Amino acid sequence: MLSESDKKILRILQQEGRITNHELAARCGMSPSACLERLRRLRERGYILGYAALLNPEKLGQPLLIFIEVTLDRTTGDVFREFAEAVRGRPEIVECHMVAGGFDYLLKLRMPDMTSYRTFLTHLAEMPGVRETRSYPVIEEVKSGVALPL
Amino acid sequence: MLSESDKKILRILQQEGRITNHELAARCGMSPSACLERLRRLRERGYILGYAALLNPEKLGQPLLIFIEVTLDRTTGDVFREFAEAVRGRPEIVECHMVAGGFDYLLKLRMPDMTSYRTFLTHLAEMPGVRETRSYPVIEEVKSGVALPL
DNA sequence: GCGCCAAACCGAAGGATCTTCGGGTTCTCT
DNA sequence: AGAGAACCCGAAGATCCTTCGGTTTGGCGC
Repeated sequence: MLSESDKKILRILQQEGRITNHELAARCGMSPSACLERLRRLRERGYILGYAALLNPEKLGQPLLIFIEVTLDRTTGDVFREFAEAVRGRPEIVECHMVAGGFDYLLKLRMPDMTSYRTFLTHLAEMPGVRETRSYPVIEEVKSGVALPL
Repeated sequence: MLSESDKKILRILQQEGRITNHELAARCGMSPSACLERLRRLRERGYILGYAALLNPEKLGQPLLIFIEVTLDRTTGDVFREFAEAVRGRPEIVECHMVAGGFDYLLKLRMPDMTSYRTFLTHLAEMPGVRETRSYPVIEEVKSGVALPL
């Protein structure tokens, strides 16, 4: 289903998404045309979802990284849908995962400073169904990658 | 420090990292050469860290997304350094953040299935300084992006 | 062994793209 | 007004993409 050459291509593209096809082919030990054909099929079959530029949060005024655990009121079944909808409307929420365990949602945020974080907390408390939140500011990013193990 | 044109370029590149310079210039309403010059400076000044292909975790046999909170023994000061070092050696750990709050580290994992997760837990328990862990399997990914708000 | 087929590969070539360069425009400050 | 900086444009050679026909490789049945 996925040859060793394909994996090598994906591994390289995870690190250098804008590498030229020539360079990619050279590193994989094949011709550009063969490499391009593999690449085309990988994208067609859904292995590659897209490409993204990785920006520097600090340079762009978003140095604060914060995780927030959110617990909802379980009064109605629509609460989860409404909360998820509200999350999509807030760009500072980079990630939002519904989890099994002691709480309902785990949020990942990028923020300029503590003041804007304070304002966000009041907005969060007003979002539909929110009963309780616990915040965890990130002190040090030991590992922060988009790369999957292959 | 960062013009409106620059922001527009960054916004587009976050969504489509492999867009051609021609297309990018057209969408920003400028000539390809002007656009390329801005792009070059954005990269040079550290606003753009790099580019990455976004792969499909399910197609690549890593459908499980799990967060784990880790608490360490505070016996020695080296514990944090040793733990961070061990984390770097495990590719299934996609992210690792040292946080302030009720625990010490928050891990984000990609896993093939519950069996491999079970084996990982034993490895995790054997990592230096680990006292306690709490796992939160992700049921639904409401939002999972790399895009920063601009 | 032998022929057949599919899959993968290669190299060439036309078309598209990148990237540099010289020059023009706009704006500000003196 | 004049100088200079910052920004922009269009042209042109170099590079790259992408398609195409032909070749090799590796099964598979006869």
